[in-house]
This record gives sequence, structure tokens and C-alpha cells, in this order.
Amino acid sequence: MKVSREEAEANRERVIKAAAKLFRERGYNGVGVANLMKDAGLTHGGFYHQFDSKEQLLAEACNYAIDSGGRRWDKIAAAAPEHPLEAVSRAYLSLEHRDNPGYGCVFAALGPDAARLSPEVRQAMTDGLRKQIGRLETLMEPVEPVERRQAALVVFASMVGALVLARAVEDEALSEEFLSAVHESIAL
Amino acid sequence: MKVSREEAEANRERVIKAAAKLFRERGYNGVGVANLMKDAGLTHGGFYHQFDSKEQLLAEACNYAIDSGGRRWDKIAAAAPEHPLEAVSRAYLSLEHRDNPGYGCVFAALGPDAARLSPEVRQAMTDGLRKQIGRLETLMEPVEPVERRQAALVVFASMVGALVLARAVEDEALSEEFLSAVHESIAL
DNA sequence: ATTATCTATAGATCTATAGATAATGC
DNA sequence: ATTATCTATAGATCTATAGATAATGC
Repeated sequence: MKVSREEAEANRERVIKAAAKLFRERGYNGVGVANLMKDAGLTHGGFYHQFDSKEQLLAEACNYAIDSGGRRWDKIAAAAPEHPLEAVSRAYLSLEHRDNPGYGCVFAALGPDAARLSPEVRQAMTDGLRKQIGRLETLMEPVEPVERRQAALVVFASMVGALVLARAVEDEALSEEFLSAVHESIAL
Repeated sequence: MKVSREEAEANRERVIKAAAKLFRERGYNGVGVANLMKDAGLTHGGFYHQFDSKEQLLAEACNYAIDSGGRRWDKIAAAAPEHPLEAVSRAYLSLEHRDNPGYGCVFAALGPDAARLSPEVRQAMTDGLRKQIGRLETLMEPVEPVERRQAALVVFASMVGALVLARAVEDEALSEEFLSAVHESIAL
């Protein structure tokens, strides 16, 4: 019933990974602690030895998800050095991203939840968002730094909004229209 | 214990109004049926004589909230005939809107929830969104109709994204930066 | 007679805790 | 000896239903 320190750490990480996926898929209140633990192959009783609370786990899951998402962005941008902004926009505004929230943008999946939860959760959002904006700035057309920053903010807002709306709509054509309209506004 | 047909209809509407506010403030899973009924001054037992399910109430609440939001847009636009787009953008991206989700944009408050709930909820979103885009189109600079539509989609996506991010962030300066960056991109 | 609302409750699920167990790490 | 995980459970809350009540509307 006890495991090595190493394995305990691996278990903890599996819980965080499961949480990152399930919270994005079902929302914060859509998954229970027992479910999260089961998804990681554990029973729910051990949860509070690893985490202070469900909200604290969400904060950790956000950090994890934002980090791994950021690495993916960098990879996509590096693979298309001729048009990195077009490449990340294409991936972000793809049908694959729209249809797989569990592995996608934290801000689009959990933004409204974060607004209602603890400052720790919002702090994780804030840190991740700042990095994301920084990343985008380096990809913008080389204009004035002030304009680059403003452009990056607007581009990211329009991407998040398009994804939220594309997912909320019961109309495939309108959904795709949002994705492609914003993609074209960014990449053309 | 029974009330007139008239009063019953008024009660029903009070429940829808309470739902429209509380769902936007706390999310779909953040409020229970008992709470919604209490907010409307009723007990929870009568709920299922008025509504088929909690989800069906959300669909009705979305319709109500989108309608009343639309009327507000029209009023704001009509009050500023010189620059209606600037006026609606200013109101949407205001601190007051950011800080009062209970009376604000349904898409920014409940978009991710709608993506996870029933087709009826998403249908309400779809109908409302189409109207909203139509409204925006008439306010765009008079260019080609195709471009007007694309511009309206992009403008609305950026507004929704900015509001979601401005609310999710634990940093007043960054929050306001999103709101004003997007407002300037729309209105300048 | 109909029906809107009430009280009461079934049955499930939720967060969090208590205490036992058994393998690790000193 | 420590501690990661387990079973079990407390106490709250959730959606939905059952049946009683009493005023409306025929």
C-alpha cells in the first residue's frame, strides 16, 4: 500500500495530467475528485495527502497545461520559420483543436471558470497568459514594439473568442466560419 | 397554494430571470435548482411543473438574456448615430461589463458550458449569435457585404475573447490592457 | 375539476476527513 | 519510523419525483 518516493511523484503527476484533461473537457464543477483519482488509477481517499484542495489541483493543472501548450506552440512556430504566425493560428483555429478541448487551450476551456474561482487559479492563468502574449509578440510583423504588443493582445483575444464561439454553436457552417474568418484576419 | 394563471406566468418569468443572472455569475454547475427557485421567491418542489429539466431552463434563460442584451445593443447604437460601433464596443469592453457577468454577455459567461451541454442550449446560443452578428454587420464600415460579414465575425470574436481573458486574469493592468487594446482595434 | 405550489424525500454525488495498512527509507 | 495509499464515512448538496394542499377557473 505504500510506494517509493519516485512512484509517489509519478502518481502525483498522473493526477495533474488527468485533471488537466478532465477539467478542460467537463469544466471545474463537471468532475469530482473521485473521478480525477480514478482516471489516474488511484482511489479518492489519498487525494488530500497530495493536494490541499480541488482548487489547488486546478491551479497546478492549469500550470501544467499552459506549459505543455506553450511548448507545442514553439514547436509549431519553429517548424514553419517562413510564416510562424500563420502556422500557430492555423493549428489553434483548426477543427482538431475545436473538437479536443481536453488537450487544447486552457483559456478557451476554463477562462470563465477561472474568473469565479480562487486567486491562485487566476494567478496561474495570468502567468501563462503573459508568456503566451510574449510568444505572440515575437511572431508579429516587425513594427513598433508598442504596436506589436497591442497586435498580440488583439490576435490572441480573437483566437480565444473564435474558439469559444465555434464550440458553443450548434451549426457546423457557422462554427467553421468563425475559425476561418479569424484565421484569415491574422494570417493574410 | 395556487395562484392565478397570470401570476403563475409571472413566477415562471422570475425563475428565468433569476436563472439568467445566476448561471452567468456562477456557471451552469455552480447553481442548484433549489437556489434558482429561492432567488425567484419559490420553493424548489414546484420547479418541474414549470420546466422539463435544469438544462431546458438554461436554454430559456439564454434566449431571454440574449434578447435583452440585443435590445441594449440597439439602444446604445441608436444613441450614438455618429459612431455606433465605437459605442457598442465601448460598452462591451467596459469595466462595468467585466465586473457584472450576471447581466452581461452570455457567450463570454457561458460559452464553454454550452459546448458541453445539450443541443437545445447550443441552439439558443446559435440563434442569438446569428442575430448578434447581423447587428454588428449593419454597424461595420460600408464595404463589400462579404467583407462586412467577415469583419463582424472577427470583431465579435475579439470582443468575447477580450472579456473572457480580462475576467480570468489576476492583474488589473493586464485585464484593462486586453479591453482597451481590442477596443482600439475596433474603433480607431 | 384543475393545477401551481408546497413539504418531504429518494437516491446519487460531492468535498473532505479518519484511521488502518503495508512497504519504503532511515 | 515514516508515509503513500486504501477503505469507510461524515455531512452537505444535487436533480428529480411523490403526494398533499388550496385557490383558480370552469
